[in-house]
Amino acid sequence: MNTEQQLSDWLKSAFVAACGVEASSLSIRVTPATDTKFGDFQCNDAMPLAKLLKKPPRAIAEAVVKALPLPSFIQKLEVAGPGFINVTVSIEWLAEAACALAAAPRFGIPDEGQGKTVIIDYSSPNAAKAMHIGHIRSTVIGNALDRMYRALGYRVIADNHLGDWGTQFGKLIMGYRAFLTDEERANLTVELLERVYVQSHNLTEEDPAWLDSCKAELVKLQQGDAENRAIWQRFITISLEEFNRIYTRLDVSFDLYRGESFYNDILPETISLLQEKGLAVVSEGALVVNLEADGMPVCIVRKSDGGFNYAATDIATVRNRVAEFNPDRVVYVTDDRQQLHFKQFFKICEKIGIATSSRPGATSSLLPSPSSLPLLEHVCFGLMRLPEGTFSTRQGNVIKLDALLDEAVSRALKIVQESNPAMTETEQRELAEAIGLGAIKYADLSHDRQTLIVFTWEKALALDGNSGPYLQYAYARVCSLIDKAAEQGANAGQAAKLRLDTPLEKELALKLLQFPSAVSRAAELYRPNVLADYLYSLSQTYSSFYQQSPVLKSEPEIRDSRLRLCAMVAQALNQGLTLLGIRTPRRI
RNA sequence: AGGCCAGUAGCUCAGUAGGACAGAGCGUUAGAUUCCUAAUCUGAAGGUCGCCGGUUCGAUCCCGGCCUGGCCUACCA
Repeated sequence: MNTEQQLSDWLKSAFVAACGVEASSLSIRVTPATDTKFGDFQCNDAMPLAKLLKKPPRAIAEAVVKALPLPSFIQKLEVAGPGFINVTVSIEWLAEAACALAAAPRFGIPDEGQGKTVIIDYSSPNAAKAMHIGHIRSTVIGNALDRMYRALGYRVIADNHLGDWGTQFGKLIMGYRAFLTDEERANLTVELLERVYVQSHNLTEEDPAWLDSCKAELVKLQQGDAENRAIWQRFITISLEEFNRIYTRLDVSFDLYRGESFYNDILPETISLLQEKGLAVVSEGALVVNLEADGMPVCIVRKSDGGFNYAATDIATVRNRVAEFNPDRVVYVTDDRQQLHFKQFFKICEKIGIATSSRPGATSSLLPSPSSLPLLEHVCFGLMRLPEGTFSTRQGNVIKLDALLDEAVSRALKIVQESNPAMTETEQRELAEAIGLGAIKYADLSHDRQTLIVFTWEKALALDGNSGPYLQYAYARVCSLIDKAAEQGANAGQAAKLRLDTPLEKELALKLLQFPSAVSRAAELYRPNVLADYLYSLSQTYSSFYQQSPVLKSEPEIRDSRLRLCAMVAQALNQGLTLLGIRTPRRI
């Protein structure tokens, strides 16, 4: 049983008894106290009620406090200020609740997604180009959502919607034939493809004949020309190999890799559907859906040259996903420049009756969907940029993802070597990998996703303060303690009675109780930083506790109690960091 | 021009059911290691929460207006 829920329920009955209102008309919420000096929990609902009942808020709060005899789990109930109700719970109950949580599966993460399906569309790099640091956010945020939704019991389908079918392939095919040696073609890499693309693209700008050839090759590809198709397939295979190497390194995996090309065959019928429904009309040679009545510009679904664009592909993709997986939600993790595009094609999907989308301004997507149609959600994030401006291939200031990861790992390695000279080199490298990548991921996940990130090496690779390694370090210290206790034969197991004698022990227990709601809130709001913030705060409290409270050197009863508390912290940190995709080495 | 997002400490950022003195990290500064990992901990300094109005018992938060920055606005994705 959720502890805050238990307190809310009881307080609600007290409100009913005190005010004589119907329980169903009351919404009573208990939250963790904003300051430990007020107590453990607080309820602010007497104040809004004052207006309805036309009574002073403080009088209401006082009546509530006196309405019912205190249950055993509440030690003290006080009114403060204009009408805050401060709750102090009994230590025994708190200890019991913490122990129950630790014994629960997945540290109490609710099974709220049972029977529901969510498709998460994330990462989605363009084929034939190396991944750069612009791809890190979608990949890391999407993967964290993926992990959290799975933990909440959802059936998750992680789909990597690769950009594998654009106009760039005509240029690539021409470039591939013209600018590569036989040997290079035999040992094709993404790097070579990138070079060829730039060369070919530049040539299109000076030589119209070249541009025409590129277009012709693209048409041949799209019409299924065997040779072009084979070349294209090679581009894709090589790109995927490269992407997968990075994904493996990042502990990211997908259920599906369905690029745009996957939907190519159903584009014509999708467009026909729009025409049949009278939604698509010809304008300036292109086929467009008029969205003026919805406050948006027209959306082109077929170009004037007859080609299909991304709107067409995205609509077709939704149709396919709905038909094949019957999802409750489809979540797109992309940068916020694409907001208009998503609003447009979401609206079109609504008009053809295959999906709904949350209304702009809706406070929460948690409200049950009014229909049984899948809910489309655009989880957008702020673009990453350099202090001097955006990344651009033309300016040549893109930072390859590999370079970023390597730099992070090498910085971590330096510190690892200093502090763990006894480790083998292999162990050091493995540890540096975990720490370096943890730093990168945490730097991203701990920010609100809408924040525009200005990239600097210093920030992205911070190893102390509010950083990934700080959390990993806290976890390693708990583990070290537990392992030492085991060596000494101390009882770190479930048998010890959990005492919460000091303020920090109590604070730790209270924080632990917040773990499940941190996870479900982070998932519901599509905001991993909610979980990251929680874990940081838990680590901070633990670090203070660790500094001032001896464990192994305390007398057995206290030692065992503290060990048990430490084991719970370890459990929560391990679970939480894993949900963020951050590794948890037992030793640092 | 219209739309979206943002403006919180010197710097980088948390703070979404409106609540008690606005929080971290970095940096600055004073301390802590005979003791379980100092990638740590404890303290100090540092704020008209962009500006003006409104709603409210109460606004960083909600509403309106303005200023500043970024992005988007028909055939790239």
